[in-house]
Amino acid sequence: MDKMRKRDEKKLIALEQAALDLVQENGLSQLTINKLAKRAGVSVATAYIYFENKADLLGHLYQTAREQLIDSIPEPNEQDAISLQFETVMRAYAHNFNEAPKALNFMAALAANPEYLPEALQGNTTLLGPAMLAVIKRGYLAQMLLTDNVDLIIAQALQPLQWLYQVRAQNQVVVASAELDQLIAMATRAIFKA
Amino acid sequence: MDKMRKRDEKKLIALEQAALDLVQENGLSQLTINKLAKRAGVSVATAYIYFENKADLLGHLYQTAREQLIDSIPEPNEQDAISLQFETVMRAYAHNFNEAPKALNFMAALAANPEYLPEALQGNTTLLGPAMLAVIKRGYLAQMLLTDNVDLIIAQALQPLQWLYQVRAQNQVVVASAELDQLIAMATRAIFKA
Amino acid sequence: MDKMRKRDEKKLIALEQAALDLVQENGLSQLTINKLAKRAGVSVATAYIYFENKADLLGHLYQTAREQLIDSIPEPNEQDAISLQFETVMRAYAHNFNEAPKALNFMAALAANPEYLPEALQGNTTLLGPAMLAVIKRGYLAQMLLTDNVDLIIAQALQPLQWLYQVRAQNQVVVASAELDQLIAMATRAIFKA
Amino acid sequence: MDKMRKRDEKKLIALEQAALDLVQENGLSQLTINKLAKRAGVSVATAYIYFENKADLLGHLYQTAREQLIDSIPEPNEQDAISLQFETVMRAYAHNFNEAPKALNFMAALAANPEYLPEALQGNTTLLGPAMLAVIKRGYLAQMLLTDNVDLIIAQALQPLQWLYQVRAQNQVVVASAELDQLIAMATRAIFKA
DNA sequence: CATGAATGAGCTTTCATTCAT
DNA sequence: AATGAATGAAAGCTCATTCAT
Repeated sequence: MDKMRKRDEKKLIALEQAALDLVQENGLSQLTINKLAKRAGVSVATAYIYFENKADLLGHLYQTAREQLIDSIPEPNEQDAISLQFETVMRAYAHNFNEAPKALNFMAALAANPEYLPEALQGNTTLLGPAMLAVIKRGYLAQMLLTDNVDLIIAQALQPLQWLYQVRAQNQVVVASAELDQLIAMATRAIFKA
Repeated sequence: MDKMRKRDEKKLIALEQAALDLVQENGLSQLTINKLAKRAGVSVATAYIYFENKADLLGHLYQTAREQLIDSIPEPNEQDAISLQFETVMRAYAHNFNEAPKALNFMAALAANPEYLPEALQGNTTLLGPAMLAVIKRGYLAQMLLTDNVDLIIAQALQPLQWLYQVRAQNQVVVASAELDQLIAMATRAIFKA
Repeated sequence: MDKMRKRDEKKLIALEQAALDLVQENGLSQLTINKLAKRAGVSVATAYIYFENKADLLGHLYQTAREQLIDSIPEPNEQDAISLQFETVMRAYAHNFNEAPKALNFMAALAANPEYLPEALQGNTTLLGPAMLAVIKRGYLAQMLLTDNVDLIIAQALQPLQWLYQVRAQNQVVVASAELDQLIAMATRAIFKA
Repeated sequence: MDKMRKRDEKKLIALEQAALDLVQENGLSQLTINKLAKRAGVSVATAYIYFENKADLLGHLYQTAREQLIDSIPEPNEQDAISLQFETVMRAYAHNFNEAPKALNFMAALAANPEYLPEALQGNTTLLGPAMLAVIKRGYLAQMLLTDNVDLIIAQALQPLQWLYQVRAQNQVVVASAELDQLIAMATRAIFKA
């Protein structure tokens, strides 16, 4: 039993890694099950043991990437000042985006082409995760936010961050530490009251 | 000669419209030359008279969309205050995004999947156009900007705007006038010195 | 225009002939689009210009076979005695079955596996055609039939005929003229009053 | 040993039942080893312990169905009148067809697609079993039959019976007792001298 | 210039069968 | 004996592109 499970894990991880690599290299539209299987070192039919179809496969990988990048971020310490909490979460996003640029690219590609995903997931493409949501709620309750419109907060905080990291990864340029500082400062000015 | 040109124009416009419609309806990945030609009411072979291949076709349509949405924006009046100029250009972007949501969607889809475009265009997917570039230059010279890092300015001004309009178009919800006001206010706080 | 239509016809006929041959040789379950196209000398994709999918293709060929074997039979002369009319139609069936054994085999194979056919056709697998139907009606009105149950008449007249011709074709044995005479005599005894 | 045999029997019966069900539900062409094993609650590999390959498996199930429907019929009492013996056997067929419509359907499907069966069985698809064969022999010796051509007798007696029961099972309509009486009467008229 | 027909290459998916345990 | 995982081969189907007219 254990051995079987181990094999599962290996194949799954191989498929996952191959998918991230291929999308990074050639774009989502070039990701086919054949290429994926070949790259992962498994047979095409094997992929269909683990996943129902291509959409299901992409959906799972998408969820994994999303979890790694977003859902894994812990809620910040409630004792800290709200703006510090915001900064902490922003830095956590940035850290994740920086560590896993392929996952970031993969997630972004699927968010821009939701028709690849199973219908159940097509509406679930926001960058907002539980940690940032908590911060926003706290900021709202403390009346420190300029707006209660969550879309606008995402637009001025998470979207810029994601866009910057993705553009830079595409061009293989790093985001300098000072740039991140500045982006967070700008986002903070944008969404918090003076 | 005139007749021919007119025919050209008609077919081109038909192809363009069909492409925008189909991408809106089914996503970029579902856009095939056969479907495109059928929808446009021309033969597949005709498309290959006007364009070398699919990438070339998409490239041209992409340029057209980009022009309509971005390059058409006039440079603002140099006499106005810089922040007013910024607001003016932001409102022009917003106006265009609002008027041509399909073009916006088309442009964004291609920006997220540059592998569809001819190589020559693959680096040219920024939202920055001449009008906004002029404003940034002026603001920089007047030392009114918090940063001289253009990427950060795009990240905090144009990206949020585009994202908001695109998300709303996808969900068929309009961007309220007050929302636009607020987004511009937030972007202004983000990039201009206090 | 004419030339195009001619090409159509040629390809269609080639596909049709190839389908009959392949089913005859290897059975319906071995009939694949690839083999069919190869045998017909066209590309796979070409088959999909003429037909929507495999079921549609089989449906059309099935209809063609059915027409050739059944629907083409003329209604017999109303002046003749009913039993003579019956014999005439039975002989017409027999003649067709004899002339087009591949079509007979093809039709029978599909009737036994209606899941291959488009849903619209799945209920339409009877041997009864307009000619025999007319005879049955006339016999009924003249009160010469032992039963008004059409199923029973088919069971005792057309099914035996078809079965005999098909079994013989499979074993490459001809139906002797005397056998046909006898079968018709037996069927006549079965369905007509003494 | 006994345990094993019992397990064998259980698995075999499960496979058999699953095959009948699946063919009934989706047609023979949709019957795959994977689906069969899943439905029977055994592993695919297990099926290959009991049977050499798919044809062998189908062959065995076919034989079982055939036995249940045909070979199990006892020879009728030689003291009875021949036509009564004939009727008795016909009623036995009818009874079996009625009791086991799935087996009937399964047998008919394979008879129409012998390419699924092992070559050794491909010629063995007649409805004629020992009981009816005995009756025919006796009728022949007693010179009561219109013909000594066995094919014609099958064509006018067993084929109609099978066809009627199968069509009715497909349409989920029962064969009324009066219908059966009439069919036997017609078949009797067809094959016996007046 | 314009076209519908045609196609090689490649797609997603499934199959009968075997392997490792 | 029994199994779930694995797979090469092949299925149905579609695509970007070209050809004949």
